[in-house]
Amino acid sequence: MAPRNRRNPLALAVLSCLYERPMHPYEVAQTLRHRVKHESIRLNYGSLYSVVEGLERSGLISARETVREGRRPERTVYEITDSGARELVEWLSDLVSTPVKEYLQFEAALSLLPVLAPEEAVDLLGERANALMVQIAMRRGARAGAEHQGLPRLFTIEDEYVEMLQEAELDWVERLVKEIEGGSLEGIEQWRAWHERLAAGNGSMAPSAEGSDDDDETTGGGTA
Amino acid sequence: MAPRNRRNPLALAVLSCLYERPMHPYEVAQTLRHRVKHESIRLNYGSLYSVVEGLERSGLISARETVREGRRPERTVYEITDSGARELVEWLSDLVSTPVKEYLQFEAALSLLPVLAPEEAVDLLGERANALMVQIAMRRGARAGAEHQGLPRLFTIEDEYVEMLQEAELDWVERLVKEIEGGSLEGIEQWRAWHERLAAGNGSMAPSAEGSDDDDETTGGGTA
DNA sequence: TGACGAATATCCGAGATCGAGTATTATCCG
DNA sequence: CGGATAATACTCGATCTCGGATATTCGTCA
Repeated sequence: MAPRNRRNPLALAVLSCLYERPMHPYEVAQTLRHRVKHESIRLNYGSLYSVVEGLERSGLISARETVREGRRPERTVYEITDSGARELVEWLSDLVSTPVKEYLQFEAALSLLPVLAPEEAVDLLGERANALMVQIAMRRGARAGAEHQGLPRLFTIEDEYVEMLQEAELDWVERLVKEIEGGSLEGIEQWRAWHERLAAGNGSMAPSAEGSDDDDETTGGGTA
Repeated sequence: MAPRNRRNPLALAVLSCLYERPMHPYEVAQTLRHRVKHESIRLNYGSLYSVVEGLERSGLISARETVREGRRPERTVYEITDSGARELVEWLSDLVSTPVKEYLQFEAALSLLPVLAPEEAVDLLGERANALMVQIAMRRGARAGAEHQGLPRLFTIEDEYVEMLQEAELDWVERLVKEIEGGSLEGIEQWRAWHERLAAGNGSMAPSAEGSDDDDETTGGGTA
C-alpha cells in the first residue's frame, strides 16, 4: 500500500466516479466526458490506465471482475474501497481548503517579458486581450445558449470560476498595455534604452536590473 | 534537429539566460534564483540538465567549452545559437499573445465539489479564503517592505499578475460561500437532499444532475 | 586544525505522461 | 449489401519529470 501520489487530479476524478458505482476505465472516461469534466481535468487514455493501476496498487480501488463481450478486448471493472472513499474526501477537501502554487504559462512569459521589445510586447498583449474577449464571449454563449440543458449551476461551477479568472486577466492585461504605452510603468526607460542599443547593433543586454549601482550578486537577490 | 517541444518553460528561461551570455547549467539556475524567477518557472536540477540536453539536441544551444577548476566536477558552458535566439523570441511571443488552457487544481476540485457535503464545502472554502488573505498580505508585505531593492516593477510584473489572480479568487470564493449559505446557488436542494440521504445510510448518490429528466448516462444505461 | 554544514556542479533511475497504434464491433448511407 | 466511418477498450514505447544521490571544495567556529 504505497502512499499515494497526489499529483494527478485524474486519479481524484476516477475515485469520484467509482464512488458512484463500479466501472471499467473506459467507462470512467466516458462519464467524465459526458459531464464535461475533461475541460477541468486533463484526461487522456495513456494516463488513465496507469493512474488506475496506481490506485489499485495503493489499495484505493480493486478489480471486481473482467468481462469479455464477444471478441472485444477485456474490460476490467473496478470498485472503490473504503480507504479509497476516505482518500477521495480527504484529497478533495485539501484541494478546496488549501491554495497551491500553480506555475502558469503566462506568468512564466511575464517574468521574461523584458526579452521582447516594448512595442512588440504591447502588440502581443493586445492580441492576447482580443483572444481573451473572444474566449469569454464563447464561454458565455455556450452557457446562456444551452443553459446547460437544465443542469444547475452547482454542477458547472468550475466553468464560472475559469470565466471569472479570464475576465480578471483581461482587465489586468488592458491596464498593463496602457501603463506601457503611457510610460507609467517603472523601469520602462531601461527597457527602451536596452532595446534601442540592441537595435543599434550592440549585442549585450541584461533583462535584469543589476546595472544601476549595488551589485548584490550571490547575497542580496532573495526576498529574504 | 528534432522540432522542439514547447512544454516546459524552463527551457525558455534557459534560452533567455544564455541570450545574455554563455553560462553553465548550474549558473543558469543561480541566475534564475537570484532574480526570483524560480517562483514563476518550475526549476529543479533534475529537469534543468535534461532540458539543456534537449536544447542542445535541437541545435538551439551548443556547448562552447567544458572547464574544470581544481578537481571539482566539470562544468559545460553553453551558448545560444541563432536559431535558439529566434526560438526564444517566437516562443515567448506566442506565450504572451495566446492564452493557453491551464488545468488548475482548484478548478479540478470545484468540478467535483458535489462529492463533499454542502456544510463541509462551506467550511473548507472559508479556510481557503483565509489562506488567500494571508498569502496576499505576505506578498504585499514583501513588495512594500523591501521595495524589491530598487528593482523596477517591470522586472517583477509576474508577481503583480499572481497577486491580482489571488485577489480575484478571494472575492469569488467569498461570493460562492455566501451563495451556498444563502441557498441562492442553483442545484443546492439536490445537493443537500443527496447528502441527507447519504447520511441516512442510503449509499448511492450521483454528483451529476442526470436524475431529473434527460437521461443519456453512458450511452447505454447498464452494460452489466 | 579539523569537524561540520553549506555551496558547487552534475548524474541517475524510478515513475509519470502522452500521443499514436491496434483490433474489434456498431452504425450509417445509398 | 458492402464499404466507410465512428465508437469501443486498451496497450506500448519514447520522452519528460523529479527527488535524491554523488563528489568535491569553501567557510567558520571552537
